[in-house]
Amino acid sequence: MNTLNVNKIYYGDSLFLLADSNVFPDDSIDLIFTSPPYADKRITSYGGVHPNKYVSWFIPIAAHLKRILKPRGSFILNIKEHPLEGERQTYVIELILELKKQGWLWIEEYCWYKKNCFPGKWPNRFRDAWERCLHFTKRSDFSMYQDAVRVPIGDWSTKRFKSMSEQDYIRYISKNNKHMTRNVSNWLGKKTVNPHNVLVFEEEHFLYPSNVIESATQCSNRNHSAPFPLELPSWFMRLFTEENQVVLDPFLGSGTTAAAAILLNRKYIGVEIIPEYRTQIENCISEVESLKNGRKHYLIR
Amino acid sequence: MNTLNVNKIYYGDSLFLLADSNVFPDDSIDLIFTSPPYADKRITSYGGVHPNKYVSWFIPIAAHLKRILKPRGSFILNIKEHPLEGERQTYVIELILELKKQGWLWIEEYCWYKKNCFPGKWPNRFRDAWERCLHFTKRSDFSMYQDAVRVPIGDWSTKRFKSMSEQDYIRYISKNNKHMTRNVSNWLGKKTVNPHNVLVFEEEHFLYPSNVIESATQCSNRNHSAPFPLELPSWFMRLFTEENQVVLDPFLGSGTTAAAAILLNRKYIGVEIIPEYRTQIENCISEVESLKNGRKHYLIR
DNA sequence: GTTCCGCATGAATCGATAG
DNA sequence: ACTATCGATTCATGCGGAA
Repeated sequence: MNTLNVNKIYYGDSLFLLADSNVFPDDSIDLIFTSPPYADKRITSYGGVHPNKYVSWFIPIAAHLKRILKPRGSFILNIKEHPLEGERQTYVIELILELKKQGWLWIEEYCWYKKNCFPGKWPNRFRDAWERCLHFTKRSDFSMYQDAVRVPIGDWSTKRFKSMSEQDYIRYISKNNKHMTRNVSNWLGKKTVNPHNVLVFEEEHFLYPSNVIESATQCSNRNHSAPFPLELPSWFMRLFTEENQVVLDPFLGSGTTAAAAILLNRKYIGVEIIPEYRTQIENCISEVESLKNGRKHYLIR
Repeated sequence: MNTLNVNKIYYGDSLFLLADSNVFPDDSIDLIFTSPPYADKRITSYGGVHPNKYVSWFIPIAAHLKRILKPRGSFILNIKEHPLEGERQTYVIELILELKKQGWLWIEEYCWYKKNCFPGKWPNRFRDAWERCLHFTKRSDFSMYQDAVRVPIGDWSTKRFKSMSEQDYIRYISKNNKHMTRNVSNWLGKKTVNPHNVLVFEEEHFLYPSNVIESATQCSNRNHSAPFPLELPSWFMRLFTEENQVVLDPFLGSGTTAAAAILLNRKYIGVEIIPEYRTQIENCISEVESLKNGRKHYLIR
């Protein structure tokens, strides 16, 4: 029977693994979130793909993704083209056009604004502080759970104390920023507004208690070329899936997408081609799972 | 003689006006900053261009721009594609590819993060809170004056007001603007920050003293619909030009680019096709000029 | 002189309705 | 069927007036 095995990591090439309709049946995935390896002029031994071949490398994989994604599901592609010889490369915007030719709808381009981006100084450009989160779907009536990502009204930094009770304020100050044990439902119940398409994760401990965040960022930062914080996949999971639905990351890397799915009570499926990541992924998942099951924690939804 | 007339507005079609090499000599413009009319499904009578024809409409104009831009000059294109039938349109990314074919170098894509974007709620998308500022050049060794945008308000206060005491300055501002006292004291304590490629104009009164900015925003915001604030062209003018250099806006609109050039001691040239804007533009320019010439004021660079 | 509250409004988007 | 118009929805910000 074509049944989807969830909470499982496959080690191999997405191009071949996702082709197996016995393992990945049609219309079975609720959300695909991934941050694929960036194009790189250097040798392709470490998962890098040559810029000139990036589109032709990605499109056959995207065909599989389109097959296995549910009709109302979403595909989020987190990517940013690097500069090459002083210019921004064009493979990402070419990929958008090709994905549309493949039948995908290009719904939106979210901007992930990384306020504390990698430092650096060059004569012809500033630091790159944002990445694209491209949203593709199969149908225009895709599923979207907007209420799950509503944010407190107005400027968070200036107004949150106003909406907090006196007791919460005192408790917050006394904690000295290191432990946000205050229950998030305190401010969640206050007036909230819809977000917009620029994602800024001001507070590192926005969604999760500090112990979860610390071990998750630790396991996602080590030895990985393109780490992203837990908040990024979490935000899209809350927006495009409900609990117990299935999230796929065909380029899992160090396992951040799986960790986010666990913490949000979603099912995960990951594919990773580089075998050296295996230990990292397994450590990350077991650590997050034990944290989730063993200790008191606060989660939104 | 092929001499460039500066501080002049031309009323007509950029496609034809910019073709005249007697009026616009080769290699004569230091910076082109513009926010062209967005593609619109509606009738093209009011400056709108059909999405399907946007690229073919823009490219011939861009050829003129490439001719008249100085070799080390920059071309900043502020644009954002609207949704159409639930999808983001692709004419902007197609335009990037075509401009590269025309010989432009696509150096960077700056993200202008508009915190106060237009409200709204829809089942398939959130509010659009960012626009693209695409940076094109003719050569990879273009001019860039990074120090001009790296100098924050802290240096501003010490350099420009060393003869004035802090209290004198606060008193001066307070005399002209009853709401500004608190903000000014906040600026004086600010540290320097390194710029990156996401533009956020948090402080409305960052560049100009309160009297200038108030009238300028009046000119560009109150009476007409302001496509962008003064800060946006100002930022790129400081980054890519020096004083007395020439800035061209081939789609001037209500005149914001010209106003910014005046306030920053740059020369402006504007082209606007819609004659109804003439009065607005002339009022805006004369108002800003009289403010600059008639009163004591303080400007960065 | 300062803070707070109320109100107007702006490069918007979707879906329904009318022609 | 296709196009044009209209109503409902939504929020950060600046401004004026009042306490």
